[in-house]
Amino acid sequence: MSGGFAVIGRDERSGARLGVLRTPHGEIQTPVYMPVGTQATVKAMAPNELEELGTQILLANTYHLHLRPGEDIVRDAGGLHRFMAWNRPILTDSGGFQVFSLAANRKVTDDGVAFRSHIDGSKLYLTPESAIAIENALGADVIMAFDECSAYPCDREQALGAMRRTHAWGERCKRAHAREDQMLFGIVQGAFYADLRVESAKTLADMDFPGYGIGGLSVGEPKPLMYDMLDVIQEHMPVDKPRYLMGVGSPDCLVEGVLRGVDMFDCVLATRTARTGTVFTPDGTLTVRNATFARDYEPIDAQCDCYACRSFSRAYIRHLFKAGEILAARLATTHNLRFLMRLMQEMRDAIAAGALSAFAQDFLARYRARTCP
RNA sequence: GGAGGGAUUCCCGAGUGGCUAAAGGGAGCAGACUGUAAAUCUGCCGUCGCAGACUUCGGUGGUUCGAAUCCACCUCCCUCCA
Repeated sequence: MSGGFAVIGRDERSGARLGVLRTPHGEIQTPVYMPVGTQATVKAMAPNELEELGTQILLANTYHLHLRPGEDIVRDAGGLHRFMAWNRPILTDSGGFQVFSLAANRKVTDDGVAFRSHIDGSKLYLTPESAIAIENALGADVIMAFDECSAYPCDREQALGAMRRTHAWGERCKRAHAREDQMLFGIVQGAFYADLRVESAKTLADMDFPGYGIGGLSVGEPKPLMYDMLDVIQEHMPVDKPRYLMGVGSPDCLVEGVLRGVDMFDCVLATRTARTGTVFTPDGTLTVRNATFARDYEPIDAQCDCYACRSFSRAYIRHLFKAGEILAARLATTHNLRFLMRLMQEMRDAIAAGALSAFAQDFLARYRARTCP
């Protein structure tokens, strides 16, 4: 049995749900935020630290791990969990996002995608079948179908083509999938065309996947447009299956997503911006590397219980950034991830307590007021 | 005492008559970052400003239509010889 999903609570005033996703490596309480460890590592963090932060599940990436070190090495190491010493659940993305992010180096056909390796320029051909074979070899608990993530803006013809390929590829992924202990999620596309989004959600629902990714969002569009798309598809998504909003993870977007019935999120924003000197606070983002904090001896976020906030001042962390010290990236990443873990926990608690609306309203008002210097 | 070499915008450092407010680094300041080609990338970086103007290349004085660049003297620094 590959596990399953159960909705255990609902918010009456929004689409928010409380759920549990069971996997061979343990249960995941949803809504959940998943840190991204593209190359089988969350940059700057060791697995024991991720555990301390309350990380329930991590992401890894098919395209990147195929190129380096190669799925055979991971499989022979005993699978991804053992290879990276992470015993909790893992989800692998299929390479569909690289169709978007590495658009300059690839060519899409109905059969698959021909990439030029970003590392050495060598050829790499990904199809639904080969992507699934790689994901089967890697051995994550949840694997994503190979899709075509379209860009923004995107004309209707392109959006339609990407959506139809994604649907056809979803079927092929199902047929190719060879492991009972991995859940294969389909992915909704349709760019920013409401009717295409609805069509995609319905088509995917009919294919009966154990879970659904919502892809092609947060690719540069205004946030309200992304929220519109979530609103549009909400009633067409299977109620009893997890919904995973792919690539979304700013604090405000997490709240807006949960309100619209999203159960899972992943995002590099927390870890990437941390490494470049930006941290989350309840009052908006704060560029801790900036000169204003040179003599600020307060923690990044006085309410935060993470190691960085319990131990160090903004002045010290700014100093580490200015000095180019590795610890800067580690501490900022620690904080940003913990901030999102706590936010998700608070939302789960609020849903359970029937108080999500108030929580969301308060959080968003304060976060968007951006009173941080 | 003698012989050489050198002083450039915060720092290092190019530049030897006009195309130079002055290459390139660094530092500094700011911005961006949403299924990670990212410990990355972009912009600003003499002063005031829209154009444009003004003040800069150790100091003073010259040569020249024009000088960071040529000449004289001065100041300071470095190397070598006594």
